[in-house]
Amino acid sequence: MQDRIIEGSVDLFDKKGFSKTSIQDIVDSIGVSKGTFYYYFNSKQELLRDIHLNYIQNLLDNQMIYMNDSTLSNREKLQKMGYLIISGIRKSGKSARVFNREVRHLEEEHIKQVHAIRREFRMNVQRIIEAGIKNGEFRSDLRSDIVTFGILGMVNRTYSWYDPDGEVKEEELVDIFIEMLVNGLKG
Amino acid sequence: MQDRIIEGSVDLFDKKGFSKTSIQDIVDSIGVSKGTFYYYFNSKQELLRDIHLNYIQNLLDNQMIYMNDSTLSNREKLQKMGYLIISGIRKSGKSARVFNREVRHLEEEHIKQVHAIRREFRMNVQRIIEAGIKNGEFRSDLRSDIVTFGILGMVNRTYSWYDPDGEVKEEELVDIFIEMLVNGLKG
Amino acid sequence: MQDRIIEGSVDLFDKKGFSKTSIQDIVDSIGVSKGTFYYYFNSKQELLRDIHLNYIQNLLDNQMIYMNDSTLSNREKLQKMGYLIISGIRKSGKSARVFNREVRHLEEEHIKQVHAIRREFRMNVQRIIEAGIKNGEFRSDLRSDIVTFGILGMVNRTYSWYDPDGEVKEEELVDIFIEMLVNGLKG
Amino acid sequence: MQDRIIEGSVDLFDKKGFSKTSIQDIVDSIGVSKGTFYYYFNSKQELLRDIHLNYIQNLLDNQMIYMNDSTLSNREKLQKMGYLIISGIRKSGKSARVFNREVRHLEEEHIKQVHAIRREFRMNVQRIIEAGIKNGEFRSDLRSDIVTFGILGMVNRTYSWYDPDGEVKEEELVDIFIEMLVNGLKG
DNA sequence: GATGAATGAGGGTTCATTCAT
DNA sequence: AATGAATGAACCCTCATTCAT
Repeated sequence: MQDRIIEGSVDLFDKKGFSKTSIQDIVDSIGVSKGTFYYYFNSKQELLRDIHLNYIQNLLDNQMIYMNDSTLSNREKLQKMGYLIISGIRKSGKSARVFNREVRHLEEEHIKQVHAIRREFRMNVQRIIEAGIKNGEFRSDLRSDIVTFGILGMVNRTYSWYDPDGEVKEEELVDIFIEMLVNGLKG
Repeated sequence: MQDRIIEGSVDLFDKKGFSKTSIQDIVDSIGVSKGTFYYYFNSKQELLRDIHLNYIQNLLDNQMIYMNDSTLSNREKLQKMGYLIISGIRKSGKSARVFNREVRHLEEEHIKQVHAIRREFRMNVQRIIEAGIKNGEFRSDLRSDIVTFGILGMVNRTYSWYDPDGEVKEEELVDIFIEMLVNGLKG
Repeated sequence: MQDRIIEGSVDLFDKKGFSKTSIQDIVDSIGVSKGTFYYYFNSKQELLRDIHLNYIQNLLDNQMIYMNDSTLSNREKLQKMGYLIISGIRKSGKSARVFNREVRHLEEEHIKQVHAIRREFRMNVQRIIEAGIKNGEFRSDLRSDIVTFGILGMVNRTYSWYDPDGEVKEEELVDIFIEMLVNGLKG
Repeated sequence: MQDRIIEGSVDLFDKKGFSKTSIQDIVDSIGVSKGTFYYYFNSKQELLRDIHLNYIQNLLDNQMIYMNDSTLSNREKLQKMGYLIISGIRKSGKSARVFNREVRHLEEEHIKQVHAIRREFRMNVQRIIEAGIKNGEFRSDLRSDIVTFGILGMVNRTYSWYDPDGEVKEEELVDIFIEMLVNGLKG
């Protein structure tokens, strides 16, 4: 039941936004009563927090798989990382959009929790950049923190415009990004 | 008075979000009555729309200045464009954040209006990329639309993390981004 | 100006009702400012009262012309009275409808004032009935007060359905009513 | 609860009018909270509509009982019809007054609905008149539609002045009206 | 586990009215 | 004589939450 509620609410949060979605909307969409909702969640806030933690924990878990794979070059790790996020749009685009849009509606404390995990994810990417600099794959004259922010910005924004069923496939999209990032645009 | 209301509300929308900011909050913050608000704006929606149109029109106007400057290379144009957005954070970071976060709260019709202008801005950047490809500044084997989305994602996301009073200055930030984009990360 | 305001407001009260017509609506409709309204009327209430008193006084004045005409039979007086009201629909149907519908929105005190004049009008009709009974024109076995209420109900209700530009002319309408009232429906 | 709300609001609408009665007034009068009101009605409008439809449907149902009674003469049917309305004042005078006064506050669509049923009621009365003309009970030289409007005006207006606990009983009132209508006033 | 009636605080909005100019 | 900015009370309505069953 918890899962049905989460599923239904992610749908609605994606479509109408957190604050415009009422508990009534949610329970109607899955055919249960308001009482049921409050049997499984203490508040609307808590539901949102659960959605966020679910999502980000999953992302972090997947990240770990590649982080520790020593057969991959750092460029390849970046590529995997990008693919991880972008391919996620198809499976969990709604969650991802909700995650990216509705953080602000979390309570102070939960925001911190989510930010900490986000930071962790980002620091892992930054570690890849720094490893690449160390082993000569990447140039050393650009600040690794800024570079990381740049890369993640580029990749994360895809949620707001990318259609996984459009003419550009996920692999191609990631390839273009990584190629541009590593070898540059210059002719 | 219109301006005082806009100013005060941008502050609050930035701090607490559109839906959590009440008209009462807004008028309290500038010391007038609720009636006054409705003397100048027909609805909360209309206020949000005005904020959006103000902001984006200004951005588009500034973009035009560089677009038509034939003394600039395309790399330089990209650089100007990035600086335009990022330096805007200091002056109008609040508006910018509100703009980027609260679009969803606009009514259908206004969303379309804003999207149209946004698209215009993006297409101008794409035109720079394409001009660069044509004159040999940029490589021709990467889709210009995707490249454009990537660059804008990278630059626009700065609103959510960049502190213009931190240790990295606006110029430096843009330099890193453009250098990475044009010459690539590879060592 | 007073008259322009009254005219415009009668229009609107007729169309939308008293409580759904705002002062703003009124002043907009005649192209002046709100301040002007309050220069000429102390309140919305006062405006309504003026409309009512204007209307009813006029009716009462016209009634007097026939009341004191000794060349008319009592049936003829009833006929004149009916024609007075019904022909008024064309000239001042709006006022009449406003008068009949919006009395309840007057303040206690003004309601009494209007009721007094209304009663006066009704008593005059009753006097005609009684005079007719006395001189044998009318039968004496029906309570004159009830008969009066009946006649006035019949005539006054025309405001809610009668179209003076329809196929039945005012004269014909009054003729049917009076003929039915005096000689009855029986075959 | 629905019924308690309707009862309480009919009381208030009768006393103060629809637009001067707030939801707060209604819920205060029956000792529940505002939320409760909106649990049972979607809007103030909807409440008014329900009151109207309840009332008029009931009237129409009762009318049908007499319409199809072939043992009654047409004069007797008219009498029954009048008694139906006038005796209703005691039981449901408030509803009746609300019904007669507040139609204008219904939304376009509901007004049409109510008008249709009203028309149905009126047409039934007209059918009685026409049947009476056909079988010789009533004279044939007066338009049956106008006659019907006249009779209904006479009877319906009683709501605004008739006190069922006054010196004239319902039966007597109806007798006077019908006698006057059928045999006329003439001496 | 699940229901749904009931709550009450708060939100956006309207509007008659005032008053300095 | 006329303006229009400013007020503040009141209004309709929404909604997260509680609780007896």
